[in-house]
Amino acid sequence: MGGGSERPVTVREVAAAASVSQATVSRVLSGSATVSPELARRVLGAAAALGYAPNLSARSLASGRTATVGVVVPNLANPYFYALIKQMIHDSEADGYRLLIADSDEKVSAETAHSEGLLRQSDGLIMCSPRGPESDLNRLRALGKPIVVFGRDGTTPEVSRVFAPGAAAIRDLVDHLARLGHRDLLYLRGPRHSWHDQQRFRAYRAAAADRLTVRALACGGSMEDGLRLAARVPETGASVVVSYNDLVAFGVVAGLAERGVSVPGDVSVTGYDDIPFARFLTPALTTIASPQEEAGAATWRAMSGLLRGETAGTRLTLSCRLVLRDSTAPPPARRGDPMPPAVPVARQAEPVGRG
Amino acid sequence: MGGGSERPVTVREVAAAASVSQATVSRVLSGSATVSPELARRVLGAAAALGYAPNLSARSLASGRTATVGVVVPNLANPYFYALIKQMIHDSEADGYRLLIADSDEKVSAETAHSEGLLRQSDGLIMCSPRGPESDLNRLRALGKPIVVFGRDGTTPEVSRVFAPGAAAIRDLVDHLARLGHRDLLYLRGPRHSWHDQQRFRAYRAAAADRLTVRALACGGSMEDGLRLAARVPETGASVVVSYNDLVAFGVVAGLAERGVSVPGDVSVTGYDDIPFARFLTPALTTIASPQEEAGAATWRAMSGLLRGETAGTRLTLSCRLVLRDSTAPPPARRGDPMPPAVPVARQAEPVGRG
DNA sequence: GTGAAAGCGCTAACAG
DNA sequence: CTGTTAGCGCTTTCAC
Repeated sequence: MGGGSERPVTVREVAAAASVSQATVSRVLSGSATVSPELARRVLGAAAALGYAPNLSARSLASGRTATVGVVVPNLANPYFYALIKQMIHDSEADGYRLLIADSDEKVSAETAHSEGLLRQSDGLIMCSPRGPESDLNRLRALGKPIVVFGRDGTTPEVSRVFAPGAAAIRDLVDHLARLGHRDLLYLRGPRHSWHDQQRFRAYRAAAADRLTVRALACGGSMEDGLRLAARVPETGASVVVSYNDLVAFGVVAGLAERGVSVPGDVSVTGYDDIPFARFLTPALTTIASPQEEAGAATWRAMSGLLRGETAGTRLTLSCRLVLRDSTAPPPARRGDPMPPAVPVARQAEPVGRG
Repeated sequence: MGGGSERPVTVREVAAAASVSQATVSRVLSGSATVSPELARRVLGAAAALGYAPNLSARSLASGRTATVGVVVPNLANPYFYALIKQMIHDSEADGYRLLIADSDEKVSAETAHSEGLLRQSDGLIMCSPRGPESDLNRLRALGKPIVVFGRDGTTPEVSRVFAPGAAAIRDLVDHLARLGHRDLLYLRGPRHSWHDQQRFRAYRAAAADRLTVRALACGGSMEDGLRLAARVPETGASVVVSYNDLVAFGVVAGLAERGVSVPGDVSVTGYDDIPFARFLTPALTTIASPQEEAGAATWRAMSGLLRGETAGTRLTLSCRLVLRDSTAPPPARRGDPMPPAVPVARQAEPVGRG
């Protein structure tokens, strides 16, 4: 039991043990080519007996394929992204691929650097919610390898896309808020350069139309950002804070509580994503569920298809849905307000008297 | 702009462009060997001009090193582990290594399979809170590559360890609970085969000594597990639920709330880890902070040292500390109980009068 | 200090 | 169907 390094078994040794050529061993092990059952059995037996395991570097060098796919995410600390990643790690494994994960920490420069480096040493690249300019994709595309972008639409040719437009769910949410009697909505904007943020902001404004006023404050995408911005919420006079994502909502709720502002009594708060923690917040967070596992599965499926030679440039959309919980309620009655709606709307929402 | 595949630039071409030999290019690029400044400049210039990037598979094959380290975690969905991983991804990158991450989903069989597969195709293996038998390490050790185990002590030679013993912090927590007047503690046990669980259970019992009775219920390590077990908490009559980790505590608090049990009014609840969400729970979670970034950094440092040839088998311990928040309070007064402590204790924990 | 040459372990034509 | 033969792109002795 000296723990010394056992020299790895090579195809050559397996070939010798099975009395066949290296090529035959390779064929059997790759599964692809046609080999007589008898030889296949012998090779498999020898390989098992010797404890053979292929050297992936050698295989890559010879074949030109790496059996590896790169993934770039803007922030690994967001449960939303690792739900996605967990699913992709799983599914890719089943297809015989490994994932190389890079975290750009919301920095465009890191994203650009990582994506090119990753793609060079892998068979394909999955970019999750990229923040960098769309033109980066053209440069990457020149490497001639499959690229899938999750969480951002765009027109770069040969790039497949998977994303979940939120406009419909956002309309549902705004309808819900309007019915509750809200008139002043505050949108807390997400990370700079986030496509999701732009889409959501636009969708909230469109949905609000002439029913609600929509203001926005630059915020970010983390709990700390939400916590920080909570200080500025009261002065806006908004009766509902619509957060870029759930993390921000967590911060806002906590920050508001610290200031003695009750949610949803004084201010309603909503999130986006429906991360697993959302329902455990107090009050349970009203949010928009973005299908994380499904998105991870669909994104990998897109990549897997490209890897098998399917035509690139497909666009797949998933759908989000409104999840009503307890962080939204009618606004507090204020001087000069018309009577609040008589009929309660929300899930748990108890009828409210008047002010 | 056709998006065709550019054939990668090789050392040979760089060598030709710089009018030197392949060997020289290799030497310059590897940094290590001694080359005249003049040639080095020429090589670097040519490499930059041609946009050269090394083929990692070829480099691995020739050198026997992969510049890759495998990491196995029991569950990627736990913020505790990805805080760890995020840190390790960062630090390893700075050292020129890539991390290959595998998620065993709490399954010992998957852990065993992944760890061997990973180690075979990388330069080292980091096992995070392994659940499998210690003897697995002996098998892995035979591959002669560095192994670092995070989150479990053990005696297998040549395996370096990093872990954070919780006994001291647990003693602080139990002291705190005893001073609050608690006498019946319920420990919700973690995942099967978890070393942390065994350590924590033992530490809670030791710390309780004759001051508190300690009961335990098999639970698990997820929010769902905690939610499920919440149903059985009231019938135990325990006044405080000490959870294996924060995730479980989240579930318990929510499950208790659903049943109209107030935390900490009726029952106190504590967690372990201090994941970023812990302070955002209502009531903010009293827990034991396990240093996640620090642990990730220390674990990578250990691996990095082994990779550079330092002696294996080191043991590094980090420390945990009690974080008092709002989920712990004196137990409710019950028939026949002595008078509850007169002075409320929470948050910053003041010494308490009598029991 | 630099170049020539020999592979690392595997796959993929190409013959047979 | 199976064996022979070349490399894949790089590092690394070994001479000079």
